[in-house]
Amino acid sequence: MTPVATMDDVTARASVLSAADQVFYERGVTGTGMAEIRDASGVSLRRLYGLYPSKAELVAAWLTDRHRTWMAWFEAAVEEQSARGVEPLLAAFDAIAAWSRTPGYRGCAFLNTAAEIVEIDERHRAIIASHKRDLIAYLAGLARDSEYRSPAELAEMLAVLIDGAIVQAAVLSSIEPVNAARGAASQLLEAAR
Amino acid sequence: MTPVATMDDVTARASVLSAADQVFYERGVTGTGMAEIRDASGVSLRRLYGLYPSKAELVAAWLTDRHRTWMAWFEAAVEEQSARGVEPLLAAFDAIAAWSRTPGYRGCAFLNTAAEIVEIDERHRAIIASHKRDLIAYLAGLARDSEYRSPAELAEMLAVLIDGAIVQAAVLSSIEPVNAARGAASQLLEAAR
DNA sequence: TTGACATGAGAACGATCATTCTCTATCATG
DNA sequence: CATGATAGAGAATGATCGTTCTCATGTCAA
Repeated sequence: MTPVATMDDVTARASVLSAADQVFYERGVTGTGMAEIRDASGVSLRRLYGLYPSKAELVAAWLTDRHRTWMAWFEAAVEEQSARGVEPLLAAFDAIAAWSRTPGYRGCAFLNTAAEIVEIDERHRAIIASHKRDLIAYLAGLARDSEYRSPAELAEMLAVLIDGAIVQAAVLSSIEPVNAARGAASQLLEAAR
Repeated sequence: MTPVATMDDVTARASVLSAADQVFYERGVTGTGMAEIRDASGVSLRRLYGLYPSKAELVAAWLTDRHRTWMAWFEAAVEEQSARGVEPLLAAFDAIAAWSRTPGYRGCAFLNTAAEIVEIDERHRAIIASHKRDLIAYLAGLARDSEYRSPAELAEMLAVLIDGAIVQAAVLSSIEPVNAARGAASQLLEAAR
């Protein structure tokens, strides 16, 4: 029943999502065809459509997956710096700074996708919005842990700074916006201590 | 030599740019075809390609034009509020707030275009980057006029807040990020006075 | 009027894309 | 071995898009 020489579905899905993450982020969702996903994943078009019945479904699966992996990376980066004594809410900006320096950096996959897809699956927009809300919630948790005043409002401000830094770093190909954001965050934290 | 019953080139170009501004912003650059520009402008495809030899040229002309009109709108909005006694650098956030409430708001056309166009005309990227730099320069001018400390650094911080507010307001369909950005800006201004 | 030319409407072309279909080879099981 | 289900490779389909071409129309200069 299950073929032996070929990947099982779980492996195939993982391979497709990993390929999608590279190619969707690098070239955009509308800029990459299903054939490129096939080439990058080694999963045939036929199987691809067996696993995900349409490109929109694949995009939704990718966004969901990327939300998980990005948040995990971000939280790990924050915790690593915190362990070295850096204020956690400032460590967030160090994580963004490091990310923005990586080759192939193209800003936030969620914001890029939102900008690209106009006649959107409502599902896509919902995933993107909840990604942003989850990020704000995580920051609010950090603010509460560090016992800042008005942690919810503080988290919203820092989230705006983070997204602004992410997009400006991409458009200007510069780290300056991240540095500026970190400086601003530092002042806001001091005032809220 | 020049036909009478049809628009002259100047009028045709203005009509095309106005149509492009509506449709490119609303549906994205890659999401709108030249036929839609023709329908919205009343300029035939043939003439369209006579005026702009390719879609990429038209996009570049649109970005250049939008830079002019957006900056003019922004500066006028800031000055109007300033005339009523609002701190100019805070009035900037009021302008963004009002904009984000308009129907059809889709965030920053330049950031959206940068996210969309991956294999970009270097020209497009240059126009987008210079738009952001001009915005920062304008803010720095305001900061200098109001005699804040470190006006250049302050302007960079405020620009990050503005872009963060613009994109989050679009993705979350909410004014909250703009309010948060304005609150953060207010604190930064107070500290730099 | 005549001829040269620019124009608009829209067909045509060549490319790309999402999606489906065909054909053939493979493999587990009877 | 025979059978039947499944998979991969890639062609086919139908749509859309940027760009060019055709052709009939209307305009200007002489």
